[in-house]
Amino acid sequence: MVCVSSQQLAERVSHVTTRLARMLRQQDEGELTLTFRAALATIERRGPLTLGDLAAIEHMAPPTVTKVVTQLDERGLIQRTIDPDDRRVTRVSVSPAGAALLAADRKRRTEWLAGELRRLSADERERLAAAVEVLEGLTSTEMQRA
Amino acid sequence: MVCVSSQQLAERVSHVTTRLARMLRQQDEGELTLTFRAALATIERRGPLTLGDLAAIEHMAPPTVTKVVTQLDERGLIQRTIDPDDRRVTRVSVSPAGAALLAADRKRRTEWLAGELRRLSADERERLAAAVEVLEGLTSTEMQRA
DNA sequence: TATTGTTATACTCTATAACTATA
DNA sequence: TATAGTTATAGAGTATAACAATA
Repeated sequence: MVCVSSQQLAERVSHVTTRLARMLRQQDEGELTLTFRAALATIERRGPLTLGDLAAIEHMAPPTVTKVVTQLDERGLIQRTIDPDDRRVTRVSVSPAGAALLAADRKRRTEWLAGELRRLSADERERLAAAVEVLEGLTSTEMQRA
Repeated sequence: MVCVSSQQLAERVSHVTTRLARMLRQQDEGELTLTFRAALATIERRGPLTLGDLAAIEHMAPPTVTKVVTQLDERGLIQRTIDPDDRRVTRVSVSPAGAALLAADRKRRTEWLAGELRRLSADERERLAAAVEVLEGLTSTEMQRA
């Protein structure tokens, strides 16, 4: 195995991430954009979450979270509740409609990428899966595991 | 090793890519944004390129390429030449200033991610490097190799 | 008529600064 | 005064549609 410089690896990760994100947005045929889907998936998996929690997990600025959550709410995909003990705090969780959409969208959404992945060898897929775990760790926060 | 479904893997790749791209843009301290840096790096590595070539390699729509190239040119980072045999065609290559900026920017730019990667084990870095190659293949086009 | 690239336009994603409501 | 979230605003990134220039 080649000796991997963190510097060079970082550049390649950065470049391929930029390009892949662009391609994923282009291919996007689902009901939800990448950003909304990521937020909703996190709310489903980790909810109920305060908006601050969601901001920390997804590494979004608070106003971005406000916007995303407002739109998800308008579409009936989440439920919002105000904490009775601290009325500044809002918690969100996925609604039945949101869970249904997420499930339905799952197929359509990743159709292109899943198709590409199917053309890889099993070995390549495993390498990718191993690396995805590394990246997931990198994009995690302490808060997230709490 | 776990059996990896392409469907599930695609979802995880998609989510982590979205989030990582957001984080990279936030951390971005360099002179060039992610998009400009990716385009300039490709021009350096593969140039001279026609704008159509660049569009194909980076999976950008033609108007996006026009905008990026115009700005890179205004900053003196690339050279543009019109093909004398077919005056519709423009070719771009990196200028000395562009190459210099790319080299200088390289450090600053990926500082955050490189730092994170340094905290990984050598094994994790190698897994990541292996996967980056897979992803690079996925985001390549036939044209690119020609 | 087909191809290369550009212009006009608009939408998504995202942030920073200033604010409101609550504690 | 400090914190959770919102509003106002702006900029980056990107695409589609219509166009111009050249072949």
